[in-house]
Amino acid sequence: MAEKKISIIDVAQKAGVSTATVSRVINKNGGYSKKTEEKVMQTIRECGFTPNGNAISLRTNRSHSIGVIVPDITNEFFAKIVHELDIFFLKHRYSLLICDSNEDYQLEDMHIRNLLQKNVDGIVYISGQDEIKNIGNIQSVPVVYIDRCPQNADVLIHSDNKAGGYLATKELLKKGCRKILLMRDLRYASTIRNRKAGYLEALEEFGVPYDESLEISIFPEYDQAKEVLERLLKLSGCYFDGIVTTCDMMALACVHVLTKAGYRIPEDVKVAGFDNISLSEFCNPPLTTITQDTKGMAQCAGKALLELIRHGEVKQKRTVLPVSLEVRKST
Amino acid sequence: MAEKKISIIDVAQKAGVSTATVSRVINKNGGYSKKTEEKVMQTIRECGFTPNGNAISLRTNRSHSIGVIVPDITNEFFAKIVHELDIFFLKHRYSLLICDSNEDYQLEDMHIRNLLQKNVDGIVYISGQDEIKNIGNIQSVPVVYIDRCPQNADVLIHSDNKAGGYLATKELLKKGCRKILLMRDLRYASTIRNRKAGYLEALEEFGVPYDESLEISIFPEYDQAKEVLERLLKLSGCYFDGIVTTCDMMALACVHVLTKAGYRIPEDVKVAGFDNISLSEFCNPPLTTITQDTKGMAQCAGKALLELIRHGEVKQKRTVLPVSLEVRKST
DNA sequence: TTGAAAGCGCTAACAG
DNA sequence: CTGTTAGCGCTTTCAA
Repeated sequence: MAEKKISIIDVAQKAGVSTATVSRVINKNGGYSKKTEEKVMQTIRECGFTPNGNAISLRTNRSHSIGVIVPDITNEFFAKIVHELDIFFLKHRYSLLICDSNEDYQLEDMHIRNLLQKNVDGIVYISGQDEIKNIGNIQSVPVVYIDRCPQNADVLIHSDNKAGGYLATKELLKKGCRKILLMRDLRYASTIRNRKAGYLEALEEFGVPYDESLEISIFPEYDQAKEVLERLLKLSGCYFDGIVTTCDMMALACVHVLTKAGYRIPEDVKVAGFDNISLSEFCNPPLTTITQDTKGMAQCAGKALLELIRHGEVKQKRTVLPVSLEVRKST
Repeated sequence: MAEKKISIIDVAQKAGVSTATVSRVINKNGGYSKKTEEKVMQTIRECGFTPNGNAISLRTNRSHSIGVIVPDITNEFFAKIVHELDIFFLKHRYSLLICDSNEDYQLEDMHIRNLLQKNVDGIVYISGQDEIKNIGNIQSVPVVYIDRCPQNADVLIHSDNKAGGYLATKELLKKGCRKILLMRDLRYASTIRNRKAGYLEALEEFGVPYDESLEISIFPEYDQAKEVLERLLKLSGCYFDGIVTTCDMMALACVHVLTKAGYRIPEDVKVAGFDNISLSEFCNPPLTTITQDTKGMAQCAGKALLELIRHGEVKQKRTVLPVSLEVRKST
């Protein structure tokens, strides 16, 4: 397991050239004869030489690796982004250091420190936080933010959340709903704010006044949503004819609670989710929801980060990707 | 964005000591006075010094990073493992280089090469392949395999797949099924082989002879399963009273096809899946399925790899984790 | 077209 | 308890 690694020096000796020449050949820097090139490549193959990335990084001050911070890789939405990032950056010969912050700000900080120490060339930051506190730490490295929008972010990729909220709400309005519950993530994240803005816009367009009692803010989990809606039904009955949520799991919980309570979906109440996780396609009834372009986001982020790394700046600081409405049986 | 990085030399100068002393303090190697320690720590804090990981790695020949190869991070089962690995290794101050092979063997190879060049201290290998072809490449690095079992693997963590197949099948048998369709992944992976073995064992225990026409092998995707079962129903009718599958998505497809064709689940046909993805809990009816202990697998893998890294060998080369049956409404 | 040699930032003998 | 110093493996001037 532990034969000593062969280095560029060994290769140089075997090929009867200098290390400089080997280096030139490896990096295709030119300045060597066809004959030397072949000889060097041959010996490299023969002895199965792999350059030492750490030495290269130390010398060139570029690590060819990218840090990625995700709140929770288990969340399909984030997993998809990471998946696409991986494919994108492999193509450009970068490795990904993926850090799952587990929705914990302290872990997020630890991870950042770690990445900095590892000399990452850039960071894709999908933060759980709405504001980055210790942003000072990462000011020396190019960063592209996805989804969440910290105040002090420079380059930012996110979905058109307002359009998402608008489309979902409008779908319900068009189908006759007039009392639409907005079940939203209680966190005051920019994404959620914008989805609510879309909700309001749609209401206004249909001349439906905003009713404060129709907005409930909860922690975005199935169990939370279930509990809250059950209590609501018991207390006030079904005083709404539609529900718009800021994530699919909430919507799913609503469907289940309502169905169990004897309401029919979509006849009595129509429900729309957000994110189009695969669950929403396969539950019963399948959920109407908003699709975010995860692949597009990942690719934009990748391109922007590469640009930032290579040129120190990026033309388009803020990219907003369109969303689309997926109409299924719940509306 | 690009102020020059400060190094251990700068710290040493400012603190009025040698770099060796700074190094000692940083690494808590002892051999310095309380007073020096404080002085050094103070200056480190003052100038916000972060050690250069590449230099450390080059010098010590340990990178403090672990490579993780996953077939598809988008798959909840793998995502969970990665999530737990991340938490585990962060605790031990290792970073994770996560490589999504996208179920592509060539990418897998590229990733391996990449990891080797990055000098990872170890690799957690969740392979898409049943055999590693280019295993020669990674013989110089400690590797722990999860799930799939390549012939030449040394250290291996996996679920008790046979028990899984057994439990699922037995559940159907106990509830009266006698003609149980085995819908399996067509790939001849060890995991699948073992699940089938469990299926056979349960049949035998109940004195039900194995019927070849009740086994169908397909590519493990929703659409595939759907198509195949639809054709089967049209051709031969519903000649079975239960279905055991090797993954939840197949089971889900079966439920949908059967329901649409007018069969009732579980009255007419009982269906069991495998993996307990969250979908299976929230679809309709919720699926009976087999839960794998992803957290346990990740932790075992982490511990084994650490052991391998630290001592060059591991006591328990093969760890089999128990699975459990989750009975829901589909059986 | 090539080689010699200086370092990148750090650790670990060794010497004091 | 502390400092000096020799590299780790590579790239990159500079000189030939």
